[in-house]
Amino acid sequence: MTEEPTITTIAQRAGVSIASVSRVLNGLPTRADTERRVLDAARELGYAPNSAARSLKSRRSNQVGFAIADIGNPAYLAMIREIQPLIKAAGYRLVLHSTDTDTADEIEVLRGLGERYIDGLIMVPLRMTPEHLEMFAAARAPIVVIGGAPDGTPVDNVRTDSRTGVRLAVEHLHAIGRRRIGFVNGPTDTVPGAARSAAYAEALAALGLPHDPRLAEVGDFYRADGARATARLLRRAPDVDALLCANDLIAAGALDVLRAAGRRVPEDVAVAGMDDTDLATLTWPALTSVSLGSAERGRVAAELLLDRLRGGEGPPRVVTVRPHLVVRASTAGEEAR
Amino acid sequence: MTEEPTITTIAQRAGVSIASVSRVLNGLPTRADTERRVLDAARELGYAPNSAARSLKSRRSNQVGFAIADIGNPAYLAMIREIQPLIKAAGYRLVLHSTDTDTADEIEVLRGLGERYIDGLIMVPLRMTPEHLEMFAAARAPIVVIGGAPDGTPVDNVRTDSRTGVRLAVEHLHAIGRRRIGFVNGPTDTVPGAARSAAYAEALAALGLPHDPRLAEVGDFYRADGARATARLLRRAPDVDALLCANDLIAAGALDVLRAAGRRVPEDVAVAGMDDTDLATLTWPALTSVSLGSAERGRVAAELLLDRLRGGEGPPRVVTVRPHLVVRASTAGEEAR
DNA sequence: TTGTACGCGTTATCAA
DNA sequence: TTGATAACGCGTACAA
Repeated sequence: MTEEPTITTIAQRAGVSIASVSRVLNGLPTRADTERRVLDAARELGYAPNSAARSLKSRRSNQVGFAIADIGNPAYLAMIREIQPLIKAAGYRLVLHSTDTDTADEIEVLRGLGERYIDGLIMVPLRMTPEHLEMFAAARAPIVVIGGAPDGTPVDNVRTDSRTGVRLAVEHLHAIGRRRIGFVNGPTDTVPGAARSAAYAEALAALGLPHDPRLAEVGDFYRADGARATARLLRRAPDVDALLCANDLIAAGALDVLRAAGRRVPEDVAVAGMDDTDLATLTWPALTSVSLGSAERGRVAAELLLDRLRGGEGPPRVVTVRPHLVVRASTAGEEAR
Repeated sequence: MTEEPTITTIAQRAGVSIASVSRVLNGLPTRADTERRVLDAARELGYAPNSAARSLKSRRSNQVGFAIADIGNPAYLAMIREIQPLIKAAGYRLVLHSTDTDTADEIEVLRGLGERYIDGLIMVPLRMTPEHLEMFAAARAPIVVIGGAPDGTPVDNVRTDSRTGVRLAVEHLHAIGRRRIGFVNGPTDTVPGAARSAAYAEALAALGLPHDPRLAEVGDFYRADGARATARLLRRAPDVDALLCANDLIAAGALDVLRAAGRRVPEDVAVAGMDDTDLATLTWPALTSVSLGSAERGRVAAELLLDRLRGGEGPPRVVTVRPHLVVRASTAGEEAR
């Protein structure tokens, strides 16, 4: 009981060979008598197959990795909630990598693929460096990237159309009569930050609104940063009458600052977030937010990866999830509750 | 490049034995010339050590498990945020198990310890069955349980004093003049549910308040359940003037219902939650909440486990984290903002 | 139907 | 300093 039982232990106890033990445990045809004795011995010893030995032999780890910058971000959380059960139902364990917005860390995870401790990887890279692309090309296990990857990247890719997402929000703010529409973004050297920044400028232009640089601020993707960036923006452009925030956390920070500054939401300043996370229905007023289909992207990513793990062949696939705007009180007044 | 490089591949390429390769890669003293050739070959081949083979030999997986009922619960999330970096810094990977409030699933995770794919486990059991205790006793790897475990349970245990926590909240509500203090709990057959239920009754008694069964409701630990339970409670006891909720999610649901019912918070009904999660500062009014030190419990659990993994001996340890009340606007009016 | 023996990729022991 | 070789625990040809 104190020593870890192996098939050898069982074989001795049952008086058979290890081959018979292995056969019984793997459900291969065996004489009923032998089977009984093996199963009894296994149960009595509390046997569990050693996963390292099994992996070494089978060349499969039965593990899947999920790499994100920060577990605290509710958008990633929505993904995990979809991914975890799918992965588990398929017989895999989930190894969670939090890379701390650190590109080197992400590369490290990719390098880890070579150690074969995971059979596949879902990754949400914050930045996309040449090194990423190299590692993708050299990877010896299937990878699914969530987020915009350059065309031709040799991995399955689940993206959203954040350009359309931003446009939907800006058009909505314009439609409710706002003309001084500010934008509080995350770092513009990140994949989502860059995309949203460009989309904002484009949307303004399409509506014939001037692109006033005072209306655009950059912070990090967190609440406190959003608050600070909003405060700066308010100082520089006091006449702002609407704020689009690059995610819901930033929007929460914006609400904090606006409230402290005595600006009413949405009457004085309408506020919209992005990602449509759980946060959006917790704030007051509830937050209008662009859904980028986080949950769906997670689900699709898991499905794509599982397909590859089942042997699915073919060229890299790109799935684009359509964004949609969820209007709530922060841009629509009481009646929208 | 297409075949997975092993030390054998390297040995051939460098013209040395696999023993030398292993020595070089493990930093054992080697002649400079040999070392160079091995390292060059390894780099050129893109070698990465096979973790299964390594685990088989070393009897260590370099992985740690974290098992919780639901990743969506922000209290667990606070734990992961502490655990992940500590585990990672110590050279371990984190395997995430979401057990879906399913006891059988939890047992399955414990059984998995025998497969040796994790070197240790941190678990937050929702219920504590005899089977749990059996598995704990038989476990061949260190386990840390977060949450109340019976005395004598042969695992390290990080608990909180939810009895004191509930008392702090009830006393606070009493101190601000409330006398009809309701309680919206989670399932009473769970560890936290049972503890909080008993503590609530006890706290009322200590204050000389009658225990009116109409004031206690039970739902599940989620927002929608909290809302439904609160609605039932309001119907049965319309004169309730304060609500203690067993966690912040439930409290968020309570706020939803109270607002819809036209009850002002805190003027008509004061509301307090438990766990003091991120939610508490997002709601309006901001939520008074009993901090049960989720982050700290996660941190301590990780430290205890890592100590065991480093060979730390000794009897099971019990660490109790002190709760404290964080007063916000939902029980204190505007001035508390 | 069962047992022997080999290999998966590493580490570690023992001679040379 | 180096090389041959034996484990680690399991699955599976192949032979009996």
